Amino acid sequence: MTLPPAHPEATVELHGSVLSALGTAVVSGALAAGTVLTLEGLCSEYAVSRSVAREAVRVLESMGMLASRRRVGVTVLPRSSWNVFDPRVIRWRLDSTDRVDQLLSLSELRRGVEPVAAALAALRATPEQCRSMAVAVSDMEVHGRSGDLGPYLLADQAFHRTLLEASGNEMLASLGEVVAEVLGGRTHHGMMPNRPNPEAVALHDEVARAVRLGDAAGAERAMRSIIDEASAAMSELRS
Amino acid sequence: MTLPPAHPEATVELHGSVLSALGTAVVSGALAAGTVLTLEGLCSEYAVSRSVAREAVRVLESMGMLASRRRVGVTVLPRSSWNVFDPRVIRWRLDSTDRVDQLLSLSELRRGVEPVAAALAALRATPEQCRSMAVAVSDMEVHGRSGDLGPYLLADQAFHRTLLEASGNEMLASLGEVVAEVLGGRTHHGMMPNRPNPEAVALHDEVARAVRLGDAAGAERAMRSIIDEASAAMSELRS
DNA sequence: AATCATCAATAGTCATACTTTTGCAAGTAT
DNA sequence: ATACTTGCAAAAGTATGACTATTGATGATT
Repeated sequence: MTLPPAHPEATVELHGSVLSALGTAVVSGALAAGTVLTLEGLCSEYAVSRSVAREAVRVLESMGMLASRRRVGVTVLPRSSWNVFDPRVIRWRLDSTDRVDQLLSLSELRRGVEPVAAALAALRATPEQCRSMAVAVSDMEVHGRSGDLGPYLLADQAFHRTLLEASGNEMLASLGEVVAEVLGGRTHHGMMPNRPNPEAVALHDEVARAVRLGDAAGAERAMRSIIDEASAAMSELRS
Repeated sequence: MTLPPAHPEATVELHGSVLSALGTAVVSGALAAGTVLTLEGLCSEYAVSRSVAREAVRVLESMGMLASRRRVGVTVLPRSSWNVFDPRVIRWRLDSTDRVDQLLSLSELRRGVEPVAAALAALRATPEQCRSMAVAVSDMEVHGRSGDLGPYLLADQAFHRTLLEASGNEMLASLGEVVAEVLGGRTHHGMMPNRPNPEAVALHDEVARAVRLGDAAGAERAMRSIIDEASAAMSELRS
């Protein structure tokens, strides 16, 4: 019975903890861009050996968050050079004071990505995927009516994840997790109406149907409406 | 006079060369998913010390290409777990037999991302950015008319990069490089007409104008036309 | 004032020893 | 025969120290 860890991040390895500590510090701004560290400093700060510190720095370097130069040390890089699509960077930003900015960026991205994914899904979705989406819509409807935001969220996430996967484009598919986090962030930070809009559910159903029927243009249009509805709902809540 | 290296990848550090060798091997399929390596094996294969091998493995692991487990070794992961937005992964794939697939994925992504970026740019572009785009359009027109594909490409890339940057969304902006590679790949692999379509240039101009005027919907529409024109031109060439 | 040589700080690399986890196999009991 | 321990050994993880190479800065020389 060997299950992989549920959260790959919940690592017990030293390396991983230094990595996330450092990464979090950079993302949060606790280590401002331009700050210069030394490997030795990191060793003593985190009480680890050079090997561990070096590996963490290497990984952060590969994410564009640090740069290591001889005779200088380890420099913290500005946000403009981060790999902003790296799932870890996204998670760290969502967990930091940067959360609102990150959610905004992601929402704008979604507006572009999801309609295209819907159109592609209409051409490529497997019967299995169509079924998953139908189930998700049904669940959204039931839990939306009863106002169970938790289960509603799960169904919503499943819907979008499946749709992105059904696009048959691995890059779009890989945004499934991220979109799920956006949806989660929205409900967990009071940016959702207490009772989901039935209109939204209907639109999800429309997307699912269009995908089933192979109607790319229709799927794309309906998905665009979903996102417009979502931003409208959010700005309405704010007022 | 200290210039940073032109290509950060043209690294002289041992670490980097092992990294790119291994990464290339995985992307190309020379190391199939499921293959199990050992650190010691890597050390002798690349004639480097464990530190260097470990750091390379760590980075690849952070890109979802390898997984390291005690008592097992280093396992090559399937494409589905790669960080497909990592610039290095994209470059490696573009340099491998995977090139066509990668270009296709990216084109589909563009279709989603660029129209949204255009709409946002209409709301946020600085005068400076508007000017850059105007210059790019002018250059495209001149070099398009004379059939100089090289300079035309450069102007085209500058246009799209500027537009994505002008979206004011760091995630969209970070796709600038990638889009530029798509454009480059298109001309470098004979997927461009010998003489760029004047229609295409006109559409770029339309985007630039709409952005200047703050016409988000117009910019989005025109940008969508650009991409449709491009795919139409490509499929026409193929026939 | 500009150029050059020297120095020292710091990351990069290597080798080695030790620790920890964990798959596997042999053995044992049910 | 099956299931359950037990122990072993393989492999990564960590720590340390020594040595190399690069490079910014300092100070001397022109």
